[in-house]
Amino acid sequence: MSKKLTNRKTDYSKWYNELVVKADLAENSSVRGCMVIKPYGFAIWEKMKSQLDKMFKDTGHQNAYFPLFVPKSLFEAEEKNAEGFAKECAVVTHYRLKNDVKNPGKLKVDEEAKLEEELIVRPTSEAIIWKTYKNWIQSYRDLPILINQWANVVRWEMRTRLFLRTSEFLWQEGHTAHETKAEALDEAMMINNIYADFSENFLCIPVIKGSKSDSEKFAGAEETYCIEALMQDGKALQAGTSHFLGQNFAKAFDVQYANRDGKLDYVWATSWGVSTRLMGALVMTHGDDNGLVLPPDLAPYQVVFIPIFKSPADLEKIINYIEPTIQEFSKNNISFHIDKRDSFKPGFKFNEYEMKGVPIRIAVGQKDIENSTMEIFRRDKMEKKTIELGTVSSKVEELLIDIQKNIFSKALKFRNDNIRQAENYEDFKNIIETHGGFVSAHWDGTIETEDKIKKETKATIRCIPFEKSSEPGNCMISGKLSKQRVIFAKAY
RNA sequence: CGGGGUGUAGCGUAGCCCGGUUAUCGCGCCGCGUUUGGGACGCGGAGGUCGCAGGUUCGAAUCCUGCCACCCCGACCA
Repeated sequence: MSKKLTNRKTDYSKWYNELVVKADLAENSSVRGCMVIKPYGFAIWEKMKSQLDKMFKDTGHQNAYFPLFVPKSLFEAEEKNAEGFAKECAVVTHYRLKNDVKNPGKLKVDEEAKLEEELIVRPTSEAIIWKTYKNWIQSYRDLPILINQWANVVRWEMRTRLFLRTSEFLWQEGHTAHETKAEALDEAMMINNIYADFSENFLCIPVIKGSKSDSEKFAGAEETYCIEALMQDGKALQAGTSHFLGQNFAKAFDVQYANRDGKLDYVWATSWGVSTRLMGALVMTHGDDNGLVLPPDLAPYQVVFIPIFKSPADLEKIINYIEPTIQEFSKNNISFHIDKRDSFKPGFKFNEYEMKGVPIRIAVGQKDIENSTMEIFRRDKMEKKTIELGTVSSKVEELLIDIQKNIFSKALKFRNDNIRQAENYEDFKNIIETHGGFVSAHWDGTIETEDKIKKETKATIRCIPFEKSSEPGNCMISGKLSKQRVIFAKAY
């Protein structure tokens, strides 16, 4: 069991450093909180992408790409959405630089090249996409439109946090248009289920599915569904959201269609997204004191071979020895990496790949060649075994499945152990204070109560879970009737 | 933007309170040799505008003033 991570900044960065580093921008630059995703980290992101992409396409979605810049007039069209993001927008005001005569060799903004209308760097793409959809939709026969885009967005947060809240991040954003309210609601719910499925089965991160309270809803949404995960330090992380936008954007951008009765009506919309934040969730859910732990389905390579050799001739012998095994791996779609570097000792490499979270390590040396064996190590349990050469491939296949399962069930146990019920406000404060984690409690549904709790405990309503695990009761603050328990937590 | 803290080599740091030779140590890097089944060792070497600007002083990493950046805690948020 890994130690509690609260206040263990160094350990977080130790894990992160394998995947990302803080961007090293110019010294006096006021751009902060950007990250560089290293190749190893990006390989993980690409794996996530391809899996999600497949799930979207299997449900009828297509990819497209929309512009980075949003003219201000477009951006402000949907008022609530604009208001929600206004405080964190990067704004382009000029389009040209010129030589600074006072400082030779330096450039300055050419004031004559001021844009008539400012451009917003998209913090999300609803505006530009709905402006476009207007031209694409005339009749119910044009519906539904089911589009996703992989893009970067910029949100100029007052305070950034590496991985979880960077100024620029990569994500996918889906934007759909539908004929009926019910269809749009179904879409939003289906996507939320895809996110949950992906998170639990692929990333091995258990999540609670639910909807957001009014105050936590996406700006411009009627309903926000979400998946909420719990990190090892007891804080909650919103891992994905799916919004039912009603007809808000259709009205703001005047997107009407001729319905089956020949009458004009506004279309119904959804939007949904997950971001590189998921990588942060991955790290903070599974990491242990030895570094990252990656689910096999996600690992850039599932197996790393460490040949133990003294000379190039030894190495060659070992490479020949493992050749049949790696051929079987290729046949069985097991990805692997062979570390032939002679500048590091085996012990160093062992530690390095543990830090990187590679699920399985196979060490092969002279001893193994003599005995017809290989030494297999599984990262999640830190166990090693020497097994017979002929059984390696089937054993690895078996192990990969078992590791995937084990990582999930370990995270699930932790999550479930950290959902506690509070019967009254005293209990509640006590749990939040001493344990953290999720707290399941009754709430009267008012924003006043929610605010009071937030102010006094820093805990917020993470979601109103779909799975109603409780009978109606009374709000722990006001005593008013509550239909079901909701999930509170301190969140990232 | 409010409260607190920090800035010394690629990274992590000592020195600062109490000013005084050539700025400390570890990791990493380069060269040579020996090593290689759990983070190797020896010898040699390179690398510094002590965040920036100004001031005090015979003398400043150290004291003073201003600025900048970063980190943590709030407000904001995927």
